[in-house]
Amino acid sequence: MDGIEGEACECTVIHEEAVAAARRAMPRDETLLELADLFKMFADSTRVKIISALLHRELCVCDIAALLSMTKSAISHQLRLLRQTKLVRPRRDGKIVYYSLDDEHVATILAQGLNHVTE
Amino acid sequence: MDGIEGEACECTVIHEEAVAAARRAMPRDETLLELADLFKMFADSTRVKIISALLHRELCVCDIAALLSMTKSAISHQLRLLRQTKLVRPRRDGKIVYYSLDDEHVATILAQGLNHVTE
DNA sequence: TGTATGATTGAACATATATTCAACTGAGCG
DNA sequence: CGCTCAGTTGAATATATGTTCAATCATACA
Repeated sequence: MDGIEGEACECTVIHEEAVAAARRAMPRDETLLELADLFKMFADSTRVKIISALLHRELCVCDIAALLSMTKSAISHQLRLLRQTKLVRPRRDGKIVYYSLDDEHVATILAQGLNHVTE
Repeated sequence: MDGIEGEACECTVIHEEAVAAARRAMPRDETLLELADLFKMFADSTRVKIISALLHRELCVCDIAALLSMTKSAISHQLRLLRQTKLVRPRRDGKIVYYSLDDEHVATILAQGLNHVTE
């Protein structure tokens, strides 16, 4: 009686039970959106390098730019995204802004990915 | 004497030691590229939903399409990406192709992300 | 106050990527 | 064979995203 909500698939669904079970087990849609947004921060090589560089110690924007051979502007744009997602945290000392990882989970997530890549 | 290779930053590098140390500690560039590519697979809501749906049991393309209210074509395109990255694995049974997670790390990475989002 | 420098920002541009649409493949079945 | 249906694929389109460039902000210092 129920049918599959939001019918956008013209095919005969083969396993309604499995689909219903999967739907029940899945996190809320909003949660999965946030999850994708989180992983987006790790999905760019520049940002991954920044995060990787900040694993051990804080660095200023100039340092990161020199390390990655990129302009301060490009780095700053990426740092803004990482800041907005609460992955890095700025600390101002005079003219210099130091960045460090804001969350212990960040290192964990990166490590899990590295573990998979270099398995 | 060394200087920062690939000078693209016009600023005076403040902490050469820190930069040098960070460079030594960082994984190879190629590894970080692969890492970003891996996270890219988790960085789209459709793919995250697919992975999330496959956590508990295998599903056919039709099932996933119905579950997400999307066309088979769109799902198939995403499954191709997930296949190429070795995150899901197809199993053909007659006309139907069932997909399941190909790697135990996939669930771990997703869980870590969820842990951070729903903290 | 005026200058210099680290850092940020907005707009523009180039590129990457997700979905749609139509054509096609492959397997089952009459 | 000829038909049907699950699934795939390529081209096209729309959108998202990363970097550049120029302008600006913020702080130190003469």
